[in-house]
Amino acid sequence: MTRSIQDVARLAGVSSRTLRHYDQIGLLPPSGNGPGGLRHYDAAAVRRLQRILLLRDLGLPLTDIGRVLDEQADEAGALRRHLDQLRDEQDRLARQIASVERTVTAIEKGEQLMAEDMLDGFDHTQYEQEVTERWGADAYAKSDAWWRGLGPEKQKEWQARTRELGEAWGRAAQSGIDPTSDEAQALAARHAEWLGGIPGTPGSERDRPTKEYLVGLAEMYVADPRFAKNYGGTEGATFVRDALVAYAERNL
Amino acid sequence: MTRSIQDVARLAGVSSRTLRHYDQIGLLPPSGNGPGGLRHYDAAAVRRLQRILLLRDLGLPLTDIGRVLDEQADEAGALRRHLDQLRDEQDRLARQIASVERTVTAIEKGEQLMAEDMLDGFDHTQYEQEVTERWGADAYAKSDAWWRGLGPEKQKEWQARTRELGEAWGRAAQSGIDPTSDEAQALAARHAEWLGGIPGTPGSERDRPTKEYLVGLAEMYVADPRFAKNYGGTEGATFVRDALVAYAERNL
DNA sequence: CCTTGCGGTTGACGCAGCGTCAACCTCTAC
DNA sequence: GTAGAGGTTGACGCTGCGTCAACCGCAAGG
Repeated sequence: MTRSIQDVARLAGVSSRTLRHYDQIGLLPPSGNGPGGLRHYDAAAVRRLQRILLLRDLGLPLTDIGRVLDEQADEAGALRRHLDQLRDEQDRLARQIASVERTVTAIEKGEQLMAEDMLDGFDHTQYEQEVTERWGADAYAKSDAWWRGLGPEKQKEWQARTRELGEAWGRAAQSGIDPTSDEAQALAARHAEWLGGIPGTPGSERDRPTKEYLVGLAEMYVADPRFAKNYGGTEGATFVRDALVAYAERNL
Repeated sequence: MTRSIQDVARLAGVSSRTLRHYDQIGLLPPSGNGPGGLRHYDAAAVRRLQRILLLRDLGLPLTDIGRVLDEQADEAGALRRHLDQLRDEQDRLARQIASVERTVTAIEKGEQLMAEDMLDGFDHTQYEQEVTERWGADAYAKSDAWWRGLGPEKQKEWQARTRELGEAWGRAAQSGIDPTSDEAQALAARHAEWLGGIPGTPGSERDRPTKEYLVGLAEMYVADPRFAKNYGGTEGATFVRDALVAYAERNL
């Protein structure tokens, strides 16, 4: 007994378009063709469709479904791999949600801060802009002339130092110590020194950055996710910022 | 001072293609055009780009970003709505993961079961759908009519009972007893009874949930962090799940 | 002067999984 | 004879770009 495309569609709860699509991509060819190209499906095809839909509902991509069904391939394995992807996705989502939540509260708090700033006549925006632009210039100087001038040996040293610094910050932030503690301040000093090593950093002639530059940069670590992630996300970056700001106020 | 497209791209860590795309969809027109149609970007454009990327990293669709930036529209509001979508997605994912996990274990437990499933794939699909959809319906029924209908007094009672149950689970999980032990099974019975108190629960006419529903719910406690935290994180939730599954197999 | 190379431009296809027309065919019932 | 149900094959649309392809302009080097 064979069925028409609409029959099968209703039976399985999908559209006939879907069935045609599956035919087109070779996932589910009809069991036969009637006059005028009419597709019809026998029981085997219907069973195949059931399996397809089962796997599809589990979120497996159609190409994977095809492989699993055609090559008698390891179904459980495919699902496990898929599960890993789903979990990764779940992770990503969770982090993103946290991120958005933080941003929302920051904005809502920030509106108050903004209002205050306006009253003070202090232009928050301009200050931010300056730092941003400065950073662009720095990246330029750094990557272009200076970096190449270092040579491979020194480049590796530099990279290692950078990585160490980031990891040290990460550990410090995790450990729950205070940003103004001696430990954290020592790290801040290292950070300032490290920055001073980059030509183009304002103040680097005197071997350490200017106060304004350091504070601006610190704020950016928090505000810009691409930096924040080097320091363990917003939380880590917040710690770094607090430590750097404290350091700048005291020593620069 | 204006920059070329490559400058800006490197500065912001995106491809020049992306910038052209943003121009094309009107999200970020360059500040000016040089000879030969060369795009160049001033500081304002760069700042706009920063904001775009920030929101993009939060997962906001480009069209929404455009609206927010152009119409000075309610940024926090947009993010909140986005947050709702993210949470829905998280829900979906959690359920899907639970589903895939069940399927994988089912497959690995025995090809026998699987063979049966294949022959009547309908059952499986329907069953799964039922659990998923039912749960949605439950949350609805629960929060809307029933809950309000209880009145403040009964509501407090209910909350207390819910909290007690959660705490009891927490203690049981901590104590290291076996999920199949009498103690744990007694808790599972309480849990089932508690569930039966929520109208809309499949099987609640008979004062306790159906087996399928309980098992599905139990899996979700593990898969969905928002549930898991009510039961002491993933570990606690795992304990709860194992106890509930054992209970369901024996008594429902 | 010619070539190379870099950096820029504008299309246009591709991906995943169909929804949604559009234009046309065929069979049956009235 | 004609309407209607059910079928067919394209082909575009959606998201956010990556990835050619084909072409242009300008500066340095042989």
